[in-house]
Amino acid sequence: MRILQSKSIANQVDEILLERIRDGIYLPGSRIPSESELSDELGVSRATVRTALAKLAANGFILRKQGNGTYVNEHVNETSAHFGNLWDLAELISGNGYNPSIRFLSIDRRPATEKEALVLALEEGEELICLQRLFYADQQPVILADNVIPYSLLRAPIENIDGKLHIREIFEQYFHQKISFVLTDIRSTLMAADAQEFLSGKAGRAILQLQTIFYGKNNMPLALGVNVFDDSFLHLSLAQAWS
Amino acid sequence: MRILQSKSIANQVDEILLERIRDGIYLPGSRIPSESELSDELGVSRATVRTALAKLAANGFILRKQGNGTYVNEHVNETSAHFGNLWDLAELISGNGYNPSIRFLSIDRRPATEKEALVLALEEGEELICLQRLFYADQQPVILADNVIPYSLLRAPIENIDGKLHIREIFEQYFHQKISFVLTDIRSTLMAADAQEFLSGKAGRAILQLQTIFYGKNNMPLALGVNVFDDSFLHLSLAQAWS
DNA sequence: AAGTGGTCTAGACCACGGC
DNA sequence: CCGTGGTCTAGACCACTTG
Repeated sequence: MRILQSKSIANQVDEILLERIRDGIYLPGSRIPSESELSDELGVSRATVRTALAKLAANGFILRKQGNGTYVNEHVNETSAHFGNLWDLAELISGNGYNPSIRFLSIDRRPATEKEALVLALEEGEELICLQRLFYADQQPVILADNVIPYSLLRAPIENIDGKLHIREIFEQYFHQKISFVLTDIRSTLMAADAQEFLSGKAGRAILQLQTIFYGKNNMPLALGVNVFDDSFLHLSLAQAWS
Repeated sequence: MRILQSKSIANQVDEILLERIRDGIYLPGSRIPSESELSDELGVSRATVRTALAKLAANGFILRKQGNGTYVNEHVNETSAHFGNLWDLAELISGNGYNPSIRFLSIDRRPATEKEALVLALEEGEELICLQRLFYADQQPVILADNVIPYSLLRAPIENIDGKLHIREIFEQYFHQKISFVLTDIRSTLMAADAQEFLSGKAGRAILQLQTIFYGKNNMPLALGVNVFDDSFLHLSLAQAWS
């Protein structure tokens, strides 16, 4: 086992175990080594192993049975999203078994609407940056992603922005802001004409919409995100351990 | 502080802190006592306090800042659902600010369709119990909840089933089964005629559908659940700490 | 009875933020 | 510099399942 100092030991254990599950070293439905065996093998304390196992269990990869053992969940491959990652669209796509890629559609500036100003704690009419991107699953366009960010937060020339980056990187590189938490509203809507332009599918069809508010340190709202996709193609499924 | 032996100390600490947030002892946006102070005050180890704080942070109630302190999330009241609880419809309703109640609509028996048999690992045509319930927010019907369970699992007279119980209790009391994990698919659909009969609203409107598969020990599928609701009335919003 | 996961403790050191 | 949260350890005891 190779210990890097960049990541926590618990996260490394987590990755090692996940790799073993993906590689079939630990087969679906089978029992994996006990906590003590793992802590011996990997040379870390049992508490550290437990931290990693807790994360795997929370995301449904493993099932823990007191007095019996820890088992690989047979239904790992039926989940597409994981807790703490609902906003990660690339992971949602790969969780559905496709290869994700991003196309940068456009970047614009316009005044905030009343509603946007309210949520972002701005004056109505303050300038916003509008970032529109399209996520692909293999070669198929599947998610239309819109983000609006107050122009006043920008810390770099607007032309520099690389629209293919993860939203986290965009905030760090061009806005010098760290996102501390997000609030996501899951909505059901009808496919609108503008979305239909990019996403193959009939207008009027029911689709999923993830409305996200990003907050920085000190609770300041940083940005809004609206992601729409056809859930008959891209499933949003979550595994949850029954506490 | 009153320590009961029925619940873990960490869970009790969790509840105490949550109560203080709800009661306004810890105000939104304000800093709460440090881990050491809490462990001193409550007479438990710092590790135990951390377990409780981690759960609160995962559900967005608090924000933790290294080198600074722990703060009550100002946006606590804007979330309606919590991780590990997506299936708890009563909590979803109360999270939206309403008083939840359940009306037992019907219980029936019918053969399984091909698709149901596949997911539940049954022979096609095996008998299912169909449980239909309606969840109210205050006096308004908001969620239509359908559950199907293999009849062969029933361990008590079908007439005894109390349709107002939590699905967890129903499984334990009448089927002698413990649910170990659930797989939830979040879908967008159009309001169908049968749902419209119970839920006020226009047919053809886009609504949310939670499709749940319940699994017991040893990975056996126990039941299917389909819950539909109008997300313009009942919001499904989740807070997530940005790890 | 033996082995598993579940809980808790006491103590240590580190990384970060503010003074 | 100090206090905060973040990480890790070693060891203990409990609750549960299985043989």
